[in-house]
Amino acid sequence: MLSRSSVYALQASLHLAQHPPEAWVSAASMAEALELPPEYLAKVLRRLSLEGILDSSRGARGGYRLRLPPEALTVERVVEPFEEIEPPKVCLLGGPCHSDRPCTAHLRRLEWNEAHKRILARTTLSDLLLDEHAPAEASRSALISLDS
Amino acid sequence: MLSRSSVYALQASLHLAQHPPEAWVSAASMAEALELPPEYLAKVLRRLSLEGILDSSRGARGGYRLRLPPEALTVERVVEPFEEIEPPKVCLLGGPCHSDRPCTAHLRRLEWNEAHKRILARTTLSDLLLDEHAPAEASRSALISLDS
DNA sequence: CCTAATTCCGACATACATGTCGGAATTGTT
DNA sequence: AACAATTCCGACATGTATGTCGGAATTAGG
Repeated sequence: MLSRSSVYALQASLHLAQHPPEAWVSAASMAEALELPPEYLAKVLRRLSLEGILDSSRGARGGYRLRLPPEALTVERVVEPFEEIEPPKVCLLGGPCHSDRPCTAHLRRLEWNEAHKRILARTTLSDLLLDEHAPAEASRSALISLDS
Repeated sequence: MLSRSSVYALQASLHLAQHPPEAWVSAASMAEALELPPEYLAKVLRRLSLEGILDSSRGARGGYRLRLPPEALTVERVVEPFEEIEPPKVCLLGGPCHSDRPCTAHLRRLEWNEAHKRILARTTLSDLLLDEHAPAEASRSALISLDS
């Protein structure tokens, strides 16, 4: 499950993706439009800016905008500053199980994380903004292509 | 990402799965073997017992054991008491997007959760206890079969 | 019957994510 | 030059997951 900060980051990025590429959008107006806590969203936006995902402009008429076009920005990239990156080190079993020779339980756990990451890495912001009631095929292919 | 409580629950369940089906194993000995905080693990075990996943026996020589054999117990079942169940209600976009007519972003988000749940629902404890260095094929098939 | 081992239960402590606040620094507009 | 809008920054408040503690209830074994 994505953290709340991650979801806020996604919502804000999608909001920006629906604006002209050059336009600056203020944190306050985004919080208003998305009905999110303004101060907290501001924190999230600042973080995204530091990570190089957003550009920021201070002063009047300033705000934020995407640094890359929505087709080039994956969900993983938007979300990763707010998620734990470190893969689990300890084995699910008690025994001595090192990363070079992982047990089955260990392997499966890494796979769960990888699978999840891969879904997010394959989805761009523009994917999420496709016309509503899009064909259900899209989802199937996304899932099937997990293992490549 | 699974919560820490979920991982503890998995570790304990796998530990129990490696014991004879009738044997009682105390919380203290599990904490010792798995090197987990004993009092907190006790809480997790009590919860699993309340959920009907473990049987418990009070008093001397008591402890916990699996209520079902490892082949019949999925990871999802073990983990679900410690994870948020409610699917996300609000849409990632600001607009009016109801569950009966979800937008693409909404759909995809539900799919991510479903995909993750499905992986955990298809994996049993005995799957995780297969011989180490098992063939890598297993993982491929597990991922491919996500969408059925 | 007594004792030791154990689950059970609730209260409290700590860490971290989330949320709020007040102000400093910057910049377009007048 | 003054003003207003904005990002930036750090401090604080709150909530929830995690961790710790002390004891009550139960039960096997002597």
